[in-house]
Amino acid sequence: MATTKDIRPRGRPRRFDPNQGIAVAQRLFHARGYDAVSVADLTDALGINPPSLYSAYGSKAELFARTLRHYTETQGVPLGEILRPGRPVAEALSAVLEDAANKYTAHPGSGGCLAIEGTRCNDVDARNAARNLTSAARDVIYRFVAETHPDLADVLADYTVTVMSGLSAMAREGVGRDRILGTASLAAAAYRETLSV
Amino acid sequence: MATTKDIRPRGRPRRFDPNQGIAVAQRLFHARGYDAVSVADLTDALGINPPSLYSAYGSKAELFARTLRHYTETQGVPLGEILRPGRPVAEALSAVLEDAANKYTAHPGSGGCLAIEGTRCNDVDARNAARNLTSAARDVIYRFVAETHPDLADVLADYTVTVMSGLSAMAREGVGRDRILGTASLAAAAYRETLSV
DNA sequence: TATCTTTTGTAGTCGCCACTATAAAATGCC
DNA sequence: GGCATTTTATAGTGGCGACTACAAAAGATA
Repeated sequence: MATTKDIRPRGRPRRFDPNQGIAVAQRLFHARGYDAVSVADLTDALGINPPSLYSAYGSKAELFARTLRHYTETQGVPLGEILRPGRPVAEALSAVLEDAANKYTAHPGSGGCLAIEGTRCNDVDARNAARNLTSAARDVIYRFVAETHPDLADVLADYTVTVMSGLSAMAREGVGRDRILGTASLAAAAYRETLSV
Repeated sequence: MATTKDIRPRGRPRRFDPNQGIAVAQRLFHARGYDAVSVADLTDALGINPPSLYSAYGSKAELFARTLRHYTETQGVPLGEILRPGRPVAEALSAVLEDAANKYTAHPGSGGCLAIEGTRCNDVDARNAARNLTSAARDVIYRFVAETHPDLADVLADYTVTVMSGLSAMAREGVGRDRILGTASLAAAAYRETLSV
């Protein structure tokens, strides 16, 4: 079979695959956080030299932005699937928290949500990239709730984002999956109490 | 009146009051976070030179630890007062969240809890100082709940700490007091649902 | 006034940070 | 083989981080 990969470009061939590099960078960023990962850490882990990293990704912050995109597409909470229009709100939002609890504790060394944790870093560009994703997530939750409960959409979206942020923080502090799942389950009680007719 | 302040020590007198310095440092740390405040920022704000800061506080991390102590004593959520033994658990924990929502949005430029936010910084000593305080807070909540509901103490303490962490994050992101208070109020619904007979 | 003590201001230290200038190496194309 | 193109590796850059060596200054004590 003749894939596009077989069409070699003209110059000297790359010694590393930029797409695989994103997976490696994701592990580092997720385990230590954006600020605590240096460009030297990244180039060491990738087995390349700084100029290769900059020619492939542009900057550390741009690499982080691409890492975030890959993360939300492959490992983030699939809000679009969970929040299907028509699904009971309390049930759907509870499922979001439960999935978050599972995802945030999926990998041993790196707890929490890469995007949520990224909003607290000290680099403007990296922080904005993370904020864009978390605010997009809030919008999805808001619109889902607004379909059936317009007056509650804001407070329910705020509450859900707040709990997710808290769960991410707990996971990052090393709290185990059972306790995080228990917390998510208890948090879901607020949905039932608020949405009960 | 002859206060202890009138007894001058022997050497050259200090040009600044280390106690007032802690208040100045607190404003900086709270507004920008530990990592984003440099020693140069601190010495500029205090109107002193680096050697004076180091002779007075030892290090940046020790100054932060003293700042944290002062913060929890004067501006933190007074768990000891709110969680009086015998007070209904749902009511008491709701009051904790409401007080946190108010405190975290008290100062315009600096949102969130200094201790909670401090647990995410990249300096080991500063982070541990912050962690000691947040884990002590969890212990107080746990013991209060355990008096009347031993089986629920762990999950209620986890949930309360999780929500407080989330509220702090929202405040730090610039969300206004009304929304944060609304979120705290909604979070309290989980207490009622869980503790209702 | 001379001495002792403590803090001050000047002027650095060294290390790590993100990032880059430059030229050689490795390919395709003609 | 020779040329164009692209990535590579070497070896840096300047800037900012926490922190400090040192001597002068400012007071109490004798």
